[in-house]
Amino acid sequence: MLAVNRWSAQNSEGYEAPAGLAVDAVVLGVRGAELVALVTRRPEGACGLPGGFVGPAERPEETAARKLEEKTGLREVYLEQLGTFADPRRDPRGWIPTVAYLALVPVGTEPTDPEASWRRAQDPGPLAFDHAEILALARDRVAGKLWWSNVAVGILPGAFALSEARVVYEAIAGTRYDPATFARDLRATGLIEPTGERRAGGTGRPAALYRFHSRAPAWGAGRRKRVAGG
Amino acid sequence: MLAVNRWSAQNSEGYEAPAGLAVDAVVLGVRGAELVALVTRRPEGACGLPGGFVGPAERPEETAARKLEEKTGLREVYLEQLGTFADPRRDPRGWIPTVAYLALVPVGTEPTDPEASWRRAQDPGPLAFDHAEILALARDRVAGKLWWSNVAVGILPGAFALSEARVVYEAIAGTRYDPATFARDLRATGLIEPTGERRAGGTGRPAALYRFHSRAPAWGAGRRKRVAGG
DNA sequence: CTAATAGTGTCTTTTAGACAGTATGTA
DNA sequence: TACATACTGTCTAAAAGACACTATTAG
Repeated sequence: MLAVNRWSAQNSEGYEAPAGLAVDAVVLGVRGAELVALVTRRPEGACGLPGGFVGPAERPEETAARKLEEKTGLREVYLEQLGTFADPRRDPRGWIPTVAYLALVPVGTEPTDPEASWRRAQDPGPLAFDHAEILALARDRVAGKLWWSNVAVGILPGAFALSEARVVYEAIAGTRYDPATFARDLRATGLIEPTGERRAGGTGRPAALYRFHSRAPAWGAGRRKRVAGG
Repeated sequence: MLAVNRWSAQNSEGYEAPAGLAVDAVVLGVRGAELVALVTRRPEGACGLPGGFVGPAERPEETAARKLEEKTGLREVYLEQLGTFADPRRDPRGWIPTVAYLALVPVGTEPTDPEASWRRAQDPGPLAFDHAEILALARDRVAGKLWWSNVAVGILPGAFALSEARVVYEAIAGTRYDPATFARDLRATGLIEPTGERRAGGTGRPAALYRFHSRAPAWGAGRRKRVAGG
């Protein structure tokens, strides 16, 4: 490890302050039948999560959305805070807390930035800093709420066949579902509704198309244990 | 609202930096049959969550633990990060992101700081800044993992009767459980084990005592949907 | 004995997993 | 026609809610 000149900062009251506030985003998508994460080559040469510094008048989710548009060209992606990593020793440049975000992008998204590429979310290879830990947190988070919320909205297009949804759910959960049971259970969440249309082309019987009732974050019907009001 | 001199900070690269990094803790306990949160009187006079500034060589969870010891005298409390609130306008003093924590303290804990007191976690009255929002997040978080993890470790003593556990679970979930079903389901999580002892004193048949198999954070048996490796 | 709390057993409903069999398209 | 994918129906097992009944203490 090289010796580094650490950045520092002082506030107007005379106390030491963080040298900056960063964001990092775990951008997840599905390619084929696999959950993939976006990684980008960093100035030092190592690979890491896309991220950057938060401006003084910016909310960190705005920073995350801005960086995401630079890497993928997408606006309006699903974005959710994962947590903050603020060990003063996590970044050799100085005291730089980072707010980590989970972002979900639609099937078929390709990076616009040539330095960015997809990696398998399991087994992404070596990543800079604590980024492997952040990625693991993102995987757990999205799998954990998969059947309880409409998170999959972030990855599925506006109208989708149940078989397409199944591929996405299988990739996120890392398992296989029986098609019939999957359809029954996804409908039972109350989160989706039929569009009335059918998918054209392809072999076999055309599939009925569905959409999420709401594209805004929402919770499904399932509750394992009774809770007040629920 | 008074005009305030906003604090500012600049880093050694010449860019504006956060004026400080704060932590706030939602300290939850159970008093009687009710979930309660610790609030403290702030310098301005309003009530808010206990919190403070993170030092330059400190991890924010250390700051949270330090503040908690000041308010309650407790070390070794359950502590979990909730998330970060970093809107640059959230604090009138300046650009001060805050990392929010959830802390759980044992039944019977009383504040040692005379400025601190318990409030009902539902309906805590007016709170400073965005603290009501942070408290709501904490309630959802602890209720959400109640039956999936051993979070209740943070509130229950080392050895407890199932009826004591039930009161705590009911307070957190905000509902009532059938005693028999509760006992069956809590045992089924695989998280607790009998100590072999029975509770002395009190009226009625003495209750067998249980402990959590591990006091470290752990997940229970329940999984609504099959997931790889699970 | 009664009152009070602890604990057991069992019935019913709901949910999830598995899978046989039918429907509807293309080549 | 064969073949591929979409969809329906049903059986089984596990989990959750409800509740009757038994057990053990204090007075």
